Parts: sequence; structure tokens; C-alpha cells
Amino acid sequence: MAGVSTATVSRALSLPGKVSAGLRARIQAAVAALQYQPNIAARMLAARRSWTVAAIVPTIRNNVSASCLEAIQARLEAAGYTLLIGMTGYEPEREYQITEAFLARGVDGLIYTGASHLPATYAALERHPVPFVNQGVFEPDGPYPCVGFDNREAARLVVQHLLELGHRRIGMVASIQLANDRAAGRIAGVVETLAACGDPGWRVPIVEQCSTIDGGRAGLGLLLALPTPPSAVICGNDILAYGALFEARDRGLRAASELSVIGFGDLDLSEQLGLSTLHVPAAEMGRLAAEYLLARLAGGAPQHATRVEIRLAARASTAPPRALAVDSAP
Amino acid sequence: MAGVSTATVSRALSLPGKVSAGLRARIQAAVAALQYQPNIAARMLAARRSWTVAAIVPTIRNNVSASCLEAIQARLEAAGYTLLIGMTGYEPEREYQITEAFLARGVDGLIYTGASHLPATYAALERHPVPFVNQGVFEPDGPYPCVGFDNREAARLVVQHLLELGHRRIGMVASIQLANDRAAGRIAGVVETLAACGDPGWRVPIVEQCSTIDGGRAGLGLLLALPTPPSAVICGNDILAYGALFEARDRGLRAASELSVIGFGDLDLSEQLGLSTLHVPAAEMGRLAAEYLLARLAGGAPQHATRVEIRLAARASTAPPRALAVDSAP
DNA sequence: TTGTACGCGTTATCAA
DNA sequence: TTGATAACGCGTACAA
Repeated sequence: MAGVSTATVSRALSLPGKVSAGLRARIQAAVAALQYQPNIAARMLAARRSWTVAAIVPTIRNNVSASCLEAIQARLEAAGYTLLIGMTGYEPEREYQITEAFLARGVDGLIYTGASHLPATYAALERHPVPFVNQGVFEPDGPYPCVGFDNREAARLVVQHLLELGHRRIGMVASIQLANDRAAGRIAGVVETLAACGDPGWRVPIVEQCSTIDGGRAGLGLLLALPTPPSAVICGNDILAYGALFEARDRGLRAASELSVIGFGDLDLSEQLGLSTLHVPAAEMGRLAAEYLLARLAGGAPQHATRVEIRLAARASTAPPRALAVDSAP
Repeated sequence: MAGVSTATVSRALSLPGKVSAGLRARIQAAVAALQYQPNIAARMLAARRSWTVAAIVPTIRNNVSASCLEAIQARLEAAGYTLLIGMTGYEPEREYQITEAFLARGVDGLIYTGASHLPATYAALERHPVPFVNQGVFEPDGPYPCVGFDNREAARLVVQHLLELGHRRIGMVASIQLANDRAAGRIAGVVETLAACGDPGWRVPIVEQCSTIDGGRAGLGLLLALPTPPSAVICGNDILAYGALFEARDRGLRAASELSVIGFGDLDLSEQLGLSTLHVPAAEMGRLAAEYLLARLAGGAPQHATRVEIRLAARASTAPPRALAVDSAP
């Protein structure tokens, strides 16, 4: 219709700079008139690119993942890419299978959560080399690109908050650290910091639980059953913290003054529930992860490791322990 | 390697029944040995199918959407399909754009939430005819296939629960009903039922708010500012109900006895918060929607409209109004 | 049941 | 800058 070859049309659409202004206008007019849409399958086949990126997350059932995915999606779409979402349910084997499936579908890039993946997963990535980035972790000295924060350091902020309030008997309800480096990093951070700055006579009780409300309830139950229960409990994430909060409430414990609880992640409801927690900029991590990939896909060499700012959100669920509390009105 | 033509390999992989057992075995051995993976782009191009289905939801930031998507994904994957997720942010225009984008990518089917879509969206679906199903609504007489429940009827259950408790002054914090037939259906159900069974002298106050915690807070604030505030508030979904609950708490209202609140959806936290709500089987709806599409894609003619069971989850946030309450201890 | 050969709609190479 | 043409890797009539 524009009186030009298909090659020129292809160029006009993909590399507008390589075609003269006059032709470009004629082609665009024809494209509009015919409602022409390039066939994506043919484009994938010929160009060996799919304009597709996959994000693989443990779950989409919390606002942190959701915000992150929304941000990734927004950034990707702006660049003409489509997002594929994979859900592992925290199972490394599934993560591997999903990786294979996405690679077979010809994704141009991948975004993971955390950096601990099965050797088979990393092997697949090497056999079928596409750029990828680990989101939610910061390991500048590690071999893989990442966008996130240091979970050990984050845990240290949490511990310090409790120490400053006067807590000495601190326990932890962690999420399962097997195959979850973020969970492991948080545990390590708590242990290290307490070993350095805590009461030498206190052996930190740590229980691992699934990241559910019931996991949090059960975890708190175990800690409270100890001969000397902790006066403050650090939770591996906000969901566990909610569970701990509800369990404490149901046991008639006065929040904060009798038991301090602190979480990790800062979900939407945490502020409403008065949960002290470590705030994580999920959307920003998502956006930056997407931008890393886009830069790589454009042939660039972006920064290997990008760090995002975290901060402690101190709220009502943490307070000085009873012995120190000023509110000792009769 | 198997000593057969590419056509036979293609058949052995796609229609195993049409190839002899001996050859099939040889081909499968070769496939395993070579780690052969069909090129999806070429397959899409030649077969004019993408083995991809898209689900378009308003948001993934709540457990109802998330459960639904997980179920869709699980069912689809079992059938060899890949799921694409689109997020509209409750904007019909965005829904249309996403539809066009997915259609251009050659999706084989679509799953929508609700049945009210832009004319342009339905037009696109006609220009590029692929099967689709509206999830979360039940309209057996409507023109489009659906899987879900009748939102008016659901609202009736909610109203009846409150009436049975003795409430007569009932108000509602609804989500924005513009371009949201589920929200509109719930409002209509409340109005109708109250018109039929409620106090004739009571004009039901209804405020529409965005589906956020703050929306719920603001909505309750408006209702409580009325000359005669309601004794019970129906919320268009659980998020709004959480907001109402928190607002009531912050205003020092005793839950239930001074103000009953009831929600819609039954998110994970609702049980913990003691929120009465209408329970929706999100995962089942997702699975059934996926199955409808798979049946259509397999050439079948599944049931036009499928209904799922809903039930009222009565919990602590609803109780008889104060005047009738037995707990009138001094 | 199996093989031959063409077509799917682009992109990319090369020559003009 | 533009055009002709050869891949790209599979599905599928049709013939054997």
C-alpha cells in the first residue's frame, strides 16, 4: 500500500532512524489505515527475541511481591516488553522447572527473588544465556547481578531498635531458611548482632516457621513455652509478625508492654496494626531490577549491584520491656 | 538422529497417537539425548496458536485475586499453557489497551474479572475472535460466558444477616461502581433487599470509596457524620471493611456492640480480625474459569454459565445493635 | 503409518 | 537509503 518493500516497512517500524522521513510518513499512514500489527511469532522467529521478560517470585500473596511486580510490569511495558510471572511457592525445584519453561518460551531476561538458586537453575541459565538479576538481595562481591539490600544489615537495625528500647531477652520467629538466603541472612544478622551487642548470658531462641499467620502463631507459642520466654520477638516477615500479634492478643498479653513484636517488610496493614517493622521499598526494587535488565537488553553494562534504602518503622508493637516501662501505673 | 522425517517428529510430539509405537520410542529417545526443545516461536507461527492464555484482573494486591490467579496458573500449566497476567488498576481504558496488547501477542484465550468491559474491548474480541470468560459474576442469561456468583444475591445474604441480628439502620461503604459491575451488583442487592425487608422509614446511606484502607476509613467517617448514623455498615469488600474497622477502633467505638461491620471476599486476615464477611471461593472460580477456556480450546462447548457456592462467615464484627444487645451490663 | 514440500510473517544480509 | 531474497523452525496438506 505504501509502495515499498516489506524490508523497508520492517525497518521503518523497528529502526525508524534508518529510513527517510518521507517514506516513514507514508508507511505510518498505511499502518494506521490497515490497522497493521506485526505478527509477534514471526518477529520472534526471525529476530530471535521475544520482547518478553519473566519475574519469578515465591508467591504473589503479599503486598511486597505485588508492589514489586506492579513496578516491574510498569517499567517493562513502557519499554515495549511483556512480563511473565512465575510462582515457586518457595520450592527451589519448582523454580528450576519454571526457569526451564520460561527459557523454552524464549524469554529475553529473568528477574529472581533472592540469590540462592539450584545449581540446575544456574546451569540452565548458562546453557541458554540470557541476562538475569536477583532482586531483594545486595551482594556487591557476589558473582550475580542484584538489586536490593543486605538482609544481615537490615536484621541488625531491627536488633538495635530492640536493644535501645532496653530488651535483653530477644527471640526470633524466622521463615524457613532452607533455600532462602534472605531468611538465612536475617537470622544470621540477628545472631551476629546479638552476639556482639546483646547479653552474653542469653542464648537467642530461634524457631523457623512457614510464612503464614498460623506459622507466626505457632512460632510465638514455642517461644513463650520456654522456661525464660523472650520479652521481644523478631519475625522474619510481616505475615509471621501478624500471626505473633494475634497469638499474643488471644493469650491476653498486652501488646508491647508485655511482649514486643517486630516484623520485616512493612505490608499495607502493618501501619494500621501498629506493627513495628523494617520498611522495604518493594516498588523501587522492582523498577530498578527491570531497568537493569532493560539496560542489558539494550546492550549496556549497568551497575552489577544496586542498593536500595531501608529504614526501621517504629510503631506501637515495640516498647520498653515491662521492668523498664514507665507506664507502671497500678 | 532417529532416522525419520521432521514431520514424523512433529507428529510424535504433538499427536502421539498418530505415530507407531516403535518410532515414537526412537524419537523420544533422540529427544531426550539431544535435549531437543521445540522452538515456540516457530510453533506459534506455523500452528497459529500460542499456547498462552491471559488473565486480566484489576489488581493483584489482595488474596482473592492472588488465589484466583494461582489456581488459574496451576490448571493452565497442567494443560501445557502459559499464563499472562494483566493489571488494570480498575481502569476500563487500561483493560482495553491490555486486551489489544495480549491479542497482538496471539493469546489463545482470555479471562476477565467481571462482565462490564468497554465496547472497544468487546469489539477487539470480535475482530480477533478468541474464547474468553468473565470470572466473578454469574449471568446465565447474559451473552457472555461466566464463572462466579450473583453479586446481588450475595449482597442479599449479607443484608439478611444484619436484619436477623436486629439491625434496622444499615449503611454501606461501597467500592466505585462506575465500570465495575460487581460493585454495582452488590449495591443493587443491598438496596433491593432493604427496600423489600428493611425499615421503610430508613433511607440507606451509601458512599462510594476507592478500595483501600483509607477509603474504608473515609467512608465510615462520612456515615458516622450523618444525623442518624447507621448501627451496621456493609462494606463492598474486605479492604474497605478493614479500613472501617480501624477507623471505628480509632474513634473509640466498641466493635460490634456499638457498630457492626461486615465485608465481602473473606481475605486471609479477615478471620483473624474477626471480620464477618461473605466468603468467596476464589481459587475455585479461577480453576473453573481456566477449565472453561481449556475446554473451548480443545474444541468443546462447555457450560455457558457456571455458579460457585458462596456463604456468609459470621464472626465477631457483627452483633445485635446496642438497644437489643444482652450484654448491657453496667 | 510415514515422507515431501510448502507456507507461516518477520528480520537480516547483501547488492544496488 | 532501498529492494530482493534467504533464512528462522515448525505444522500440515497431500502424496506415497
